[in-house]
Amino acid sequence: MGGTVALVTTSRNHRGGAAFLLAQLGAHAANRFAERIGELGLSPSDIGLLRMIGTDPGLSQRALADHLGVVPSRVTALVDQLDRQGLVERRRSTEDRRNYELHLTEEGGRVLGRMRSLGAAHEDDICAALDAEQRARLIELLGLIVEQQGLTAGVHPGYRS
Amino acid sequence: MGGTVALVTTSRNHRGGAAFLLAQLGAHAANRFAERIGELGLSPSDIGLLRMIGTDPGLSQRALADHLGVVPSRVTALVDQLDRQGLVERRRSTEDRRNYELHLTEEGGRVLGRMRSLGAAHEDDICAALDAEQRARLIELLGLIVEQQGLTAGVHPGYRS
DNA sequence: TATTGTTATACTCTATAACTATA
DNA sequence: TATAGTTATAGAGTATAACAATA
Repeated sequence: MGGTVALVTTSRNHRGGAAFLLAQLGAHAANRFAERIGELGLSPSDIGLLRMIGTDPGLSQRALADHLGVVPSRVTALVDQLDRQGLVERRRSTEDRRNYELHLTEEGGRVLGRMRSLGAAHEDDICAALDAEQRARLIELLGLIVEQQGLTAGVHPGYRS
Repeated sequence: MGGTVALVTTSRNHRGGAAFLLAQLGAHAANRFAERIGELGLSPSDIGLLRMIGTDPGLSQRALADHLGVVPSRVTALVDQLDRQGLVERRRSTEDRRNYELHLTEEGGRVLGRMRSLGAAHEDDICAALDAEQRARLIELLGLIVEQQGLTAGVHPGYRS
């Protein structure tokens, strides 16, 4: 559980511009969600794996590494962990015995479901200040930026360059 | 320069809700800014220190640690670095010789100025998809969330819990 | 030879605790 | 005894490179 040195805005605005607010709120949202899923015994790194395996069962560790932009050795360690927790299962492929086919266990499926519930609660928590119209407007504006900045829809690079 | 495992949204929305978009864009904005200031020889951790010392010259390392929510030993290391770079100067306090008074050097002031210019360019980059009215609207909505979530104006906790 | 996955290693970041000096 | 700051140490997270099995 590390802390990180805080950043501070310029002196001109008392709250900073949009870029600063995005960084501040993005960190806050990510930290709060990490807390929530921590209660499920999961770390932020596990989220992407679990979701991708749930969405695309049978995919290989290599495919996972490529999709997530992570090095294969890292996937080994993360899958090891989820395997030990009984959430993910490695099945040696019969077609090409070099690679595994990754599947959620029953328990893994349940945990993924709980993770999604937590995600919905999290969304409500973060947006508590906004009414439905404001929420939609915010999502619209953020979507414009995501698109223009060329970010992959639905994937984010984590919190290091 | 690490990477971090990506997260992925739920399958319901192709882009995720506001909380996910905030985390995604926040990480993106922070990473892009880190790249920019990297060209100045600074790391993200240096930003807050430099800004605070520029805003409140003469403050102690202890005060800095408190404001930024960081442990004193960490401030020692960070100030060491900025000191070696010739950006910050430690002056032993004459009133209480246990503590230092931190000041920017001339070069430190220049670097802080350049950092602010980069911040403005960064703001324009991140908001390139939006016109002036949309930008204002976004800042307004984000401000509402910041306030309701009880975040300190102008400070963010970095990217670890 | 090329590819999947693993292991061994090293590096970065950060916190904790013990320590020095000043008060 | 209490406080400012430093040093030494340890742990988490992640990348790189060498390696084994399979193709």
